[in-house]
Order: sequence, then C-alpha cells, then structure tokens
Amino acid sequence: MKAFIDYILQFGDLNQQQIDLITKKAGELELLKDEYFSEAGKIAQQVGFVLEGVIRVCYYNNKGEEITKYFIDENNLVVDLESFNNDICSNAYVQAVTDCKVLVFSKKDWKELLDIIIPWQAIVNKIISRALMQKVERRSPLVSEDATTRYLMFLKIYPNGVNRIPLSYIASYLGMTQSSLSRIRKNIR
Amino acid sequence: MKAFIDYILQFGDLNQQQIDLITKKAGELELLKDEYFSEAGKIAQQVGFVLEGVIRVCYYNNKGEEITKYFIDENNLVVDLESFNNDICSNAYVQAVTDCKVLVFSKKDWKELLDIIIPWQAIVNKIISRALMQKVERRSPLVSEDATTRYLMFLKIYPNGVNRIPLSYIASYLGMTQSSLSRIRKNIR
DNA sequence: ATTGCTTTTTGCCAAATGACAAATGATTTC
DNA sequence: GAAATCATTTGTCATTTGGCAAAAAGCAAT
Repeated sequence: MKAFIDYILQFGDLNQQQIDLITKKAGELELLKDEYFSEAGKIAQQVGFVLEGVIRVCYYNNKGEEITKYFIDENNLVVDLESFNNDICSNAYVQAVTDCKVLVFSKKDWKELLDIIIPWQAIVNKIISRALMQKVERRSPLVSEDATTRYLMFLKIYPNGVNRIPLSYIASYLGMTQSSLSRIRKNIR
Repeated sequence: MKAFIDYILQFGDLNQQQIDLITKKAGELELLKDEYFSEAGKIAQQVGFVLEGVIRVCYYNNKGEEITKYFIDENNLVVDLESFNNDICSNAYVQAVTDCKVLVFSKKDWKELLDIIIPWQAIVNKIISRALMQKVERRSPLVSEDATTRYLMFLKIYPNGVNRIPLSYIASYLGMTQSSLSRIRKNIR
C-alpha cells in the first residue's frame, strides 16, 4: 500500500485525510498466472495498481493472431481506459503473465473518489496522461527498427521482464515469430 | 474558428462568455510547407489546432534515420505535450507537410484559460487523453503487421493523406523503405 | 520547350524474417 | 519418476524486405 501512496504523491499533494479516503476504498486482488483482469467483449469495471507481478494487454488482429500490446509491471496502473471511461465493450484482454498482487478500485468507488477529493482529479489526469505518453513512446519506435533492435529496446524497457515473460509473449509484443526471437537471443550472447 | 468551437464542445459544455474568452486568445498561424511548428532541442511554446493542411511529428533514431511518428491533419490539436507541459527540451520536430493554417495559443494564454475557466480543464483533459489514446491505437498495431498491411492501415487512418503526404514520409511512418512502399503501391492496384 | 531539381519507380542482388516441422528441454500431473 | 503437456530451440527452405544505383516521372523556373 505504501508503494501506491508514494506513487500517487509523485503527481500532486494530498493530506492525510484524503489519503485515508482513497486507501479505504482499495481492495487487494490476487491474480493467478493466466487469469484475466478484464476481458474483450466486456466493460472494464475496475482500476488496478500492480503491486507484484506482470500483466499483459493483448488482442486478436484481423488474421486471428494474438498480439500483445504491452506489459504492465510493478508500480503501474492497469486499466482498460477506453472501456472503463466510456462504458463500452473492450476489445482487449488484460491477463496476468505471472501470479500478481493488485490493488483494485471498483468503478463506483473510483468515480466517488474523483467527486469528493478535488485534487485527486488532477493527480489522476497526470497519471493517466503520463502512462499514455509512455505507451506511445515505448511502442511507437518499434515500428521502424529491425528485429534485433526491437528486442534490445524491450530489454531496456522491461529489464526484469526477460526472466518472467514467456518468449512467445515477448515475440508477439515485438512483432516477430518465436523462432526469430529465439535465434536473436542466441546471437546476442 | 467555428471548426474549433465545434470540436471543443464535443468534449463538454461552455457558455458563450467562456467561448469568447477562449477564442479571443486564439491567434492564426500560417505555416509554409516544411516550416516547423516546434523543434527538437527547444521547449514547445504553443498549442495549435489544425484548420487546414497536414503536419508531421518526427525524430532521429540512434542510426540517424529520420522517423515520422505521426501525422496531424485537420481538426486536431498539435502540441508537443511532454515538452510543453514540463518545460523540457523536445526531441521531436513538428513540421508542416503541406502549407497549413493553424489556430494557436501561447503557453501563457493557454495556462491562463485553464485557470479562469474551470470546465475548460476537464475538456482539455478529455481532448488530450483521447488524442493520446488515438496515437497508441494507430501506431501500436503497425508493429505486428507486414508492410502491405501497414500501408492499408495508413490508408484507412489518413484517407486524405495519400494525395498530399510524400511517399518518403509515409514510408518512414510505416517503417519501410521508399522503394518497398513504391512496390506495394504498384501491387495493390 | 529546356534545364535543373526532387520524387518516385524499377532492377538486381543480399540479408532478414517467416513458415513449417521436428527435436530438445522444462514443467506439471498423476 | 514416467507420461503428458507446454515452451523453446533448431533445421530447412520460401518469402519479404532492404541496399544500392540507375532510370523515369513530375515540377518549377526561366
């Protein structure tokens, strides 16, 4: 919980009473490997904060291939924003890659907090737009690089990911086949 | 100007007085083809709204290649957010691809408006996060598709782009060489 | 129209990556 | 601990894409 408080206070100030209000609403959720945090075809109902573990967001493209869009690891928010905000069906699966511990807020509680704690709005906005910018900055450059460079970029962004994210997910994230990634790994050493 | 008003009112309500305050601050900027709206190494000083023309955002990668990250066409905000918000040097060039007409707000005016028009904050937040999500949704899927599919995606996203964005910029946006894109175009017909 | 300049197309070959299948290695289950 | 299951590596070959250079096409200025 302290990790979460530290995290949010980076983005703005809250007094103790406000912090208490927020933490009182937080639940703890344990996700087993492969369990879903939210699913395609459903409306996202919760906001999470990853305390432990890695989560991935993925979807199926036109050819039916499963594509991992990004990974979310410790000390990051996990929420299917488009679906959560607009109450529309998501097209993405948000799935635990490893066993996870997640702080969760129900949609009702989350909105309530936004209503009653005015500075919380600004903080959440900062957090969300920072996270979105990060997603653009991380994924976008992959488009223009070759497979080896893309893998090196992955290593930089998720240095702890290598040991706990299966090769197939990383390959899908990087837009290459498993075999290619396996060969790239061999060549790098 | 009406285009801009219509645009912002999609995201929330403002009364006439508030609209007037905002429009009074707006300047009109004409950019000639190839002129910069903002530059790498400098701090972004303005927010724009594209009335006419196409703008691109690009940077140089490790290998010194110029990469186009995205295009911004009519009825979209143009701002180097990271730089503008945090007063840090940008690493991107924001450049007119065609002659452009842009509504502009100086940083001072923009912040002033945020201070005095409370509902404007929420509107701007929605606009920004919507735009960021769009950037993720557009660029991210390119990573996992082959060159032809990437080009078809470009056509869907920027149907009016084909006729006014040079092949080299499109190729750079799609992470392929000019010659590859030229061949893909030939094969598609 | 001619010249000069830029953009796009094309040809040729090399390198990178994908497809498919089999082999190996790792992990789980009983 | 053997069998079954799943993940990773490797082999072979086909396809895609890149690199480079030249040709062609488009465009602007005179």
